[in-house]
Amino acid sequence: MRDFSKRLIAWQKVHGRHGLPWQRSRDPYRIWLSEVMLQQTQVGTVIPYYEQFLDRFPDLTRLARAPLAEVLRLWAGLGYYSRARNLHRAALKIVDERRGAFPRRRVALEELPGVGRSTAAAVAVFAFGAREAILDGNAKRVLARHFAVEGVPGNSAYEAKLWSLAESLLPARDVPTYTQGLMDLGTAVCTRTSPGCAHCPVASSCVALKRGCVAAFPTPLRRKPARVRSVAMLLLLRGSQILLQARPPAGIWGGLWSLPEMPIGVDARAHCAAELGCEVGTPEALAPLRHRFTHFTLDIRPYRCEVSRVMSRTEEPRRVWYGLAQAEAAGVPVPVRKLLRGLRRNT
DNA sequence: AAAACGTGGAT
DNA sequence: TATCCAAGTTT
Repeated sequence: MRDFSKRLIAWQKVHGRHGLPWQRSRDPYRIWLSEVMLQQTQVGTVIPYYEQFLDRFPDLTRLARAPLAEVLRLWAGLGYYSRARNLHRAALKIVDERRGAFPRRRVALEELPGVGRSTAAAVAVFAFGAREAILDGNAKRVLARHFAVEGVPGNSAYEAKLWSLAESLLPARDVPTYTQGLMDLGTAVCTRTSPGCAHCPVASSCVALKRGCVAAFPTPLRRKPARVRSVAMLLLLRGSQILLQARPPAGIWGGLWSLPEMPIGVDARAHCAAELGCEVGTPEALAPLRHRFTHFTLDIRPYRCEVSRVMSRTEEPRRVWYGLAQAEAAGVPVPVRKLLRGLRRNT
């Protein structure tokens, strides 16, 4: 099936994307950063984050030297924050254990936290010209259709079949162009809904198209109905300042600044006194906020409380009073940013 | 193997 | 508005 890669490479040269920010460089640091940001995230969403991140951390050393909180601040809003935590850990690892020498081989790249097989392959290909196969969502969809690979995403036999196909299709040369072509074809032509088979460079050999069942690939993922979790969030105001609470280092929004939380039904004044060391006036219930994650829905009940007295000086390094603008810029999850913005508009 | 992990684009 | 899921990895 040499024709597949040949036609894809020719198509990529003419119709593929060539001006993306991370395509201007072969700096492994920049390629790596882009690949991590692009995990489960669309190109258009990534670009502004990518530019700002590189402005702040132009190279590996600057990233490794920075405090994690600063890295998370630049990542805030992009989601999947373990990516930022792992990125920072990996930078430290490369600087400390390899004297700053970036791993070049796919298997060595896979040793970095947050770098799996596909990301390692992409970095090896784009930064070092290696001959390795990626298997991202685009590649999976293109290959599943073209070769009519039956199976359920996530099933290990199915994934193994696709990996094996991806390996076997690799051309002898022009691997970077081929790899980019696979992703660009998936993004622009072999799309999830209404694929443009009429403009596809490999349509003549596409098994699904021949069988008239392109839309059947890949099998849609069956998701369980999203659980709903409710939580109260406290907007404690002391003059123009608001109390932020750091999230635990792992789990949802791990390491980000957020608002103090409280189970639904608990008395806010009692909670503030007992847990936060603050005496507050009558709590004002604000409009609830529904935030949908992939795996659950968070029902947020915000309460605005004016602090009349700070009672205890409990040493709590994970809490801080910030001005509203400063708080928004500190690196908070999206729904918290919305609450802070709403508060700023009304004060 | 299955679930956790965010947010926004597309339809 | 509701649903699916995107340049996946980790546990």
